[in-house]
Amino acid sequence: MTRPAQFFTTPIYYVNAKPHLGHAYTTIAADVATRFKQMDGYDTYFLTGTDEHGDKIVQAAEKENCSPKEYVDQISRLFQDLWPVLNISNNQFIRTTNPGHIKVVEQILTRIHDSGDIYFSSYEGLYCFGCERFYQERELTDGKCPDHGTAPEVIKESNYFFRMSQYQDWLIDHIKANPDFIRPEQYKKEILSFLKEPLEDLCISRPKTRLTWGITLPFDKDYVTYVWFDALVNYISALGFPDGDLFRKFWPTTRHFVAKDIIKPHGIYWPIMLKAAGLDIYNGLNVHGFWNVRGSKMSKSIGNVTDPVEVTGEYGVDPFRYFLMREMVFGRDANFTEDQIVTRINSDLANDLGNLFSRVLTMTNRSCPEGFSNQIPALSARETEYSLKDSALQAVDEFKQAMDLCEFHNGTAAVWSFVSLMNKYIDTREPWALAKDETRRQDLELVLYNLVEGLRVVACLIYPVMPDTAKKMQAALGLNTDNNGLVPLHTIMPWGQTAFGTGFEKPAILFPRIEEKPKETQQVQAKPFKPALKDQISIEDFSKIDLRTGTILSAQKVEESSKLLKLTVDLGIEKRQIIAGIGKTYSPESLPGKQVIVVANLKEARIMGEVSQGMVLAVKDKKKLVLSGVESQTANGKPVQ
RNA sequence: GGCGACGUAGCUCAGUUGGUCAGAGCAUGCGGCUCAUAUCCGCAGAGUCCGGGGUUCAAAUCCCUGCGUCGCUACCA
Repeated sequence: MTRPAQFFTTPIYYVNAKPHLGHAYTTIAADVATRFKQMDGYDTYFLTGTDEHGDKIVQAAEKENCSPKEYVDQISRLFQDLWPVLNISNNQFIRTTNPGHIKVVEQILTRIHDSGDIYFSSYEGLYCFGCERFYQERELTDGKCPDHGTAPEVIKESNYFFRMSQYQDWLIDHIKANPDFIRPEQYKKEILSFLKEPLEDLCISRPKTRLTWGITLPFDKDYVTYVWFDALVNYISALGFPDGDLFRKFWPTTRHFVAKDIIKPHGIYWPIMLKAAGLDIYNGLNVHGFWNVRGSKMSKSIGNVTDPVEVTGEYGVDPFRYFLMREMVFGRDANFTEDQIVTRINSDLANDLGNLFSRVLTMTNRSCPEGFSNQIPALSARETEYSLKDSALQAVDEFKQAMDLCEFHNGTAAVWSFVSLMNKYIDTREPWALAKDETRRQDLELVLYNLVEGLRVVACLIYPVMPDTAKKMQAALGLNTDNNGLVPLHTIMPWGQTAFGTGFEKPAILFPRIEEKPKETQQVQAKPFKPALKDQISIEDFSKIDLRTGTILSAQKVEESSKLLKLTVDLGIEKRQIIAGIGKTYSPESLPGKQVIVVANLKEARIMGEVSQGMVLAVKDKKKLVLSGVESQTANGKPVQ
C-alpha cells in the first residue's frame, strides 16, 4: 500500500534582511504540519528557501561593497543556518539563483508566452535618466525632476504583461468550488472581495537598462522577469518540474503556508499563472497572521524586531516552538512578549507537564523499582474506574482533528487538557497513600501504570511541536526511539503498551522553571532584543541639513486630502509654502502663530499638486504628529544646531 | 480618504454555521494534599460580551449606525 503524499511549503524569504520572528513562525508552523502528517502516515515533502533577485538586492549589495551574488549568498546562509537551530525538517532549501530554478522559470514563461497570455505593450512616459525611473506628471516640479532639476524626457518604454483578467471568473469559481483552497475562512473572503474588482494585467518584466539582477526573459534578451514568475515558480521548480518524480507525486497535494501580507500573489496571481501554463492548481493556501511584539508591529524603528536565534538561546527550541504554536490562533494576529513566553513555559511546560512527568516517574521508580508486575491486566474488573484510556483516546482524536486543520493552538490545548486531567487523577487516587498500605499494592500499580501510559500518549502527541522533548520522554519511558520520537498516530492508542518487568530511571528535569519574574521584567527593559537607532552619521552629514526657525502664518486644508495641510511659514528671509501631513492632529485654525523648526534646504516637491518647499519637524507617536518648536520665542530664520 | 480587521472577566485571549456561550489560561483570595521542578487539586470573583438601533420565539454570534484601536494603501519632503 502506498502512503498518501503531502507537500508543504513556506514562502521563499526575501534576502534583504536577516531572519526574524515572522520567518521563524511560518517555517515552524509548516514544520509542525509536516511532522504531524508524517505521524498520520503521509509521505511528506517540505520546502523552504530564499528569494534573491531584484533591485533592492543590488542596492543593498552596493552598500556592502560586494556583488549581488556575494550578498545573497551571505544572507541566504543566515536562513539556512537558522533552520537546524529551530529543528526544521525541510527536505530542500531552494534559492531563486539556482540554475535549475532559472531554467524552469524560462520554461513557464515560454509556455504562457506561446499560449498568448503574455503580451508586449509599450507606453510613453516621462523618464528621468538620473533617477532611472518614470515620473507621473503630478510628481514633477514645474515640469522638472524634483531630484535633478532637469526636464525628464518623453520616452517610450515597453514591457511584457500577463493577461490575468480572462481568468478572473475561473478563479472565483475555483475558490468557491474548493472550500479548503484558502484557509482560514476570513482570508478566503478577503480574496473573493479582491476579485469583485476587475483584475488588471500584471507587468512582469523590467528592461535590462533598468534592472540586470534577474532572470532573462526567454523570448526577449533585453528584459528580465520581475518578481512574480521569478519567485512563485520556485514551488514547482523545486519539485523538478516538468517531469520529475517529486513533481508528479507531490504537486497536486501542495499546501502553501504564507503570512497574510502575501495572500494576493499566492491566492490570485499564482493560481492564474498555473492555469495559464496548463498546470494543475495547488491544493490550498494556509494563511496566518502577524506577530506583534510587545504590543506593536515589528519594525526596525521601534526596535522590536525579534531574533529567533536569541529567543531560542534564552529559552530553548522546544519551548519556543510550543509557545508559538500554543499562543497564536492560526490565521489571527498574536502578541509576543517576554512575560507571556515565561508564563507559558512555567505554567504549561514546567508545572503541568514537566512536574507531572517528574512526580509519576519518581513514584513509579520508588514503588516499582523492578517495573510493573504483569498481574495488572487481571484487574480488568476495575479498569473502568481506574482507567485514563477514554480520556487519552479523546485527546488523540481532538489533537488529530485540530492538527489536520492547522489549528495548532487547539491541538496543543487538547493535549494539555489531558495533562491536567492526569494531575487531577493523581490527586484523586492518592498513590502516596496506596503506597503505605501493602494490601492495596495492586491498586497502586494500576494507578501508576495508567499514569505512565498516559505519559506515553503525551510523549507521542507532542512530537510535531516539540520533537526533542518527545524523544526525551519516550526514552525515559523505555520506548523505542529509533525514529527520533516519531510514533505513527494509529499505533499510539492501543492502551497498555508499557512493558512489564522493566524499571524506570529517576527522571531528569524536562523543563526547568524560569525563576524570579520581577528580575526578568527588568532584564527585558534593560536589554531589548535589538537596538532601535539608525546607523551613525558624521557631523558633516548632519551639517548638510539646514534647520531654521519659522513661524506659521497661515494654514489651510489641501483639498481632497485627508491629512495634508498647506502652510505658509515665515522664515525671516523669505516665506515658504510647505505641505505637511499633520491634519489629523492639528486643525488649520490652531496653527498660525506657532513657531516651528523647518528643514530649509530640502528639495522642492510636489504633493497633491501643491508645491512644498521644505518640511516642518514633528514627533511621530503612533499616528499622532506633534510639532517640534522652540523653548522660547526667537527670531525667524535662525539656524538650529 | 479608500480597503480590511478588531473591540468578551485585572491581564492575554477562545467562542466555524444564532438557542447550557457567558468561557479558558494567567494573576488575585481562601481551602486541601505532600508523590513531585515551593509543584498539584478544589472553591471564589458577579464581566452593560464597546455604545445605539434593527431582524428573530431566541444574538456576543446576522444587518445598520456611532465611538475606539490596529493594519495595508493613497498624499506621510
